Amino acid sequence: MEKTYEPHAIERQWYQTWEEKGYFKPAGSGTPYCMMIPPPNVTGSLHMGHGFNNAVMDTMIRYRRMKGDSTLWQVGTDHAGIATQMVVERQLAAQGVSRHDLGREQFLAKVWEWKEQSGGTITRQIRRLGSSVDWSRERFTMDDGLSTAVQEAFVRLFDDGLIYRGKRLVNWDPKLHTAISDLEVENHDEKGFMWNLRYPLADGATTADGKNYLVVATTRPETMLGDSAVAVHPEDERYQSLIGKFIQLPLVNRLIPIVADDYVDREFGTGCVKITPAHDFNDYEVGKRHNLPLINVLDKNAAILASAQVFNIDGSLNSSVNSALPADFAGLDRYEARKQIVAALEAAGLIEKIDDHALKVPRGDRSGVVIEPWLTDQWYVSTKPLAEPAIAAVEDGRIQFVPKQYENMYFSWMRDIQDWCISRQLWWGHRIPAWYDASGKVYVGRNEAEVRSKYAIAASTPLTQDEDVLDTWFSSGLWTFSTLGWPEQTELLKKFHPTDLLVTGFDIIFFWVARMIMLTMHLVKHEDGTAQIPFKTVYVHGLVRDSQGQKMSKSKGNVLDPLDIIDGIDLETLVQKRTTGLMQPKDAAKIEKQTRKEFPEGIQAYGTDALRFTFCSLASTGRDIKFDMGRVEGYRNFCNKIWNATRYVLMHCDEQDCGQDSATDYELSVADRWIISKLQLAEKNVAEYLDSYRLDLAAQAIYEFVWNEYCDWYLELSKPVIWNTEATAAQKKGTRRTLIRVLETILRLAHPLMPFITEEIWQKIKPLAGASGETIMQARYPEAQESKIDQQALSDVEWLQAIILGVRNIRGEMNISPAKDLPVLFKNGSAEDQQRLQSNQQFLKKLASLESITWLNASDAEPMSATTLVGNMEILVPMAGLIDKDAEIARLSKESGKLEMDISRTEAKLSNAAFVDKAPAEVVEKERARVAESKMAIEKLREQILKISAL
RNA sequence: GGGCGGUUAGCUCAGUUGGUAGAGCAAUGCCCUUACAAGGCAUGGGUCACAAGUUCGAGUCUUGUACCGCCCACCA
Repeated sequence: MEKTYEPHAIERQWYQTWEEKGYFKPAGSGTPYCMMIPPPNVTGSLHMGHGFNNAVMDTMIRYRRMKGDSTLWQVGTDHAGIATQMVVERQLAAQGVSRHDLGREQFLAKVWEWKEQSGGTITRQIRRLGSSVDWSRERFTMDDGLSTAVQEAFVRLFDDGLIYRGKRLVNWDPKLHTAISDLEVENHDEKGFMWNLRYPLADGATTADGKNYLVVATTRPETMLGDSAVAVHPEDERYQSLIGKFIQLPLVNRLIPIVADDYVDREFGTGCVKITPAHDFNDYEVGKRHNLPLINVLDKNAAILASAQVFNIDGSLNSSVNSALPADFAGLDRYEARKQIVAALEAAGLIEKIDDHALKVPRGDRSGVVIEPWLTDQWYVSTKPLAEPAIAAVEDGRIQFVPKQYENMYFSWMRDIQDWCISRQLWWGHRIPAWYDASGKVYVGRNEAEVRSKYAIAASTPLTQDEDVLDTWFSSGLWTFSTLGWPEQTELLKKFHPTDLLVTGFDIIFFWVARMIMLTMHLVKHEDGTAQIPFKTVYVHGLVRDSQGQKMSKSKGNVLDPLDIIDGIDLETLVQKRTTGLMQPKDAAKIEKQTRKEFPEGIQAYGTDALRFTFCSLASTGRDIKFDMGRVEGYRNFCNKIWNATRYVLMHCDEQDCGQDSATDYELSVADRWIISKLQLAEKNVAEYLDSYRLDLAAQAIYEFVWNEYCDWYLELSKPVIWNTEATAAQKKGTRRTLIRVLETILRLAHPLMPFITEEIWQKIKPLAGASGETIMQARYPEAQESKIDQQALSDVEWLQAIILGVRNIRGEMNISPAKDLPVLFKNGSAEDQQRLQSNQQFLKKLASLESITWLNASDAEPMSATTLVGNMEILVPMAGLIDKDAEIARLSKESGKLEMDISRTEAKLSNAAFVDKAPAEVVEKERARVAESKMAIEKLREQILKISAL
């Protein structure tokens, strides 16, 4: 084996082998266990979030697979409607072409082309992460099977009255020209203004204080063109007499009523609110209550129309309202219109004042432009009836969130859920299976032929299919069962659905998790007709942030590519990568500077295993994680440690008899029995942590066992046996057997977290360890056996460690070269100490670098020594005039100082009658024993201090 | 406005049913000792954000405060 662990040399071929041999496919007759990958955007590329998500999922699926479950990790990609369409449109725009220039069919061909071209990137990257997904079952949300499922779901929901079409106010994205759902709107604080406008009263009416106008406040003055009322609070005394009277709407010169509605907050502003039902969600509600017309003054670009489109509340056209708009503003963009309308009002003396005002501005999460509430015809899912069972499933624990606190988030959203707008005015996506006749009547069916037969429509009657496509999340919502063949009752569906575990970020709980639960429970039933849930457990993880805690984003230039951590990247390439394709090219200089500062040497190649282990170790309770390159380096070193431990083990075991399974001709040392005992404890802990989704603790337990117990202690303790010319063949065989078998178990224990290095080494050592099988992936996961825990060995080695630590401490503090073997004396030990000393000489000598061990009787004279205590036994390191008096006194004083502190604290406790009375007897007893022990020790230290001082 | 989470060693984080605070990294000292310098051995470092309460005993339970972060919400 190479002297140093080289991830590249070992990661390349294993994945290919695993995939080719079909190890990722469900196998065996074990308990079915299924996970669904959150389908990444087909044209996307891997980011740290994927890396984290995949590390967690692959660890869980490999664990279950090794436990003997029949596992399926379903893989696939998402067509990501808006995102993908935007990318292709941007490419076309660079050539000066719009999608409308191409037409629907040609444009879609372009998108498919782009998908074919870039679609392999993310899947190749997922392979590099080592994810053991079943590629033979890879699906795409737009492939035939899934498209069928989408149609089927739509039709069934429609037939069940859970999908409807209606003219309503929606979140309209004026850049993308599509409706979007509430969730796709981000509300952030921005600075703006509050315009206070004077609205003249009609018919000579006046306010209580004699004014002939009302003052209304607005952050969006341009919408005044669509006002259809002014509202006041019904109990507001100031305006009682005006309710039912009219306003002469400025610029438009339309009469609008003054209505009373308790939506109005009397305390805010003047207590008068302009009502624009066609351009504000609240006003829409007020408008419904007062049967106000909806006056739509904007077109799909959010520019002012030449004449308003006036609708009744049900969306039907209303001709009783004057639809003329002031010609001056026709065609103006909403912000330009705002300026000009304000100017016009100003000129007319109708601006009372303009205040600075902070407000929430709704922006599209994709386009970034301000969303316009706009009146259009859209398709909706009626969510309330779907939410009810979906809430119940989490309440009664059929579905569990890990960590549990996310259930609150889920509940609060689900209990106040709004209908889901699922139609998008895009081309890339699942076309809505609805057809219209010439009169606009809508028919829903799986295809045109079905629609014709279902609704008895003659072949001669022309039907046109709805132009719109479905929200991407509608198809993602079917993911757990559409991928398994639904609506067919496939064997796979029966076997693996409901799935077991979903691993996902908290940011898509609403977008995806909640909708999957709702759609699945309505569409998929058990044989007895009860609803199926999509999954039993939802493991929710946080965002991966940079080392400063900042969200990673291209524009901040702090993005890390998981593959760059795996393969390494030099500084220049990294800088280039981070500074090209920026939205704001001026940020480049700053990003470059910051990158050069953080990665002066670029990034080393740490390998997949180190990266995965890092993700696992950071995967604590659902919080965001700050990604720290230092951790990766530490775990790369951990890989190296395993690598070198293997070299040591092979050095002594290769081509040697390491004891076959059936062999009995070997003898286990106390160290062998100790490490085997410790291994059982580690196995127990790791399994518990994996079962409770605490991958951080599992990673820590593995690290701790491998490095601190196996390498630091056991490998050292094996040397006195292996190297001892006097040791018997049985003893050597026992130690060889233990070395190799514990190592082999470590590999299986760690394999789910670090698949490559464990497979590589396992293949090398399996024959020696008595293991068989083609791959570690199919080896059994270690299970702790209580019977192998040897309490005597545990306490014996603990005792050994205490002595070795004591001597090393003296060596360190007294500045004695580690190369110098020391003669050591023992005194005041018990019979057990003496017996232990007798049988463990070889360990002590080797690990503490001792020249000799001498047992002193109480009466024996002792040479001047540095001393330390193990229990009551004194360990003396003779200093033969070399002793640094002050240093030794200082060392001993420090020791006794610690003890004194401890004694005074414990005694204080024991002198408290309440403690002695009320605390459990065993706790009190423990404290008493502690005091007694400390007192003995302190006494000895004092004697020693006196002795040294007297020199 | 409502809800959730966080505050523990210089940094990043653990801390299981309340019983004298742990890890990794960083720091310091000594070592290229025949698995590993991507290493070994040793050492230092914390009034667990603050306050009150419950308790014999609180990092851990209760209440409140401060600061940080996130989610949701209709104040024009």
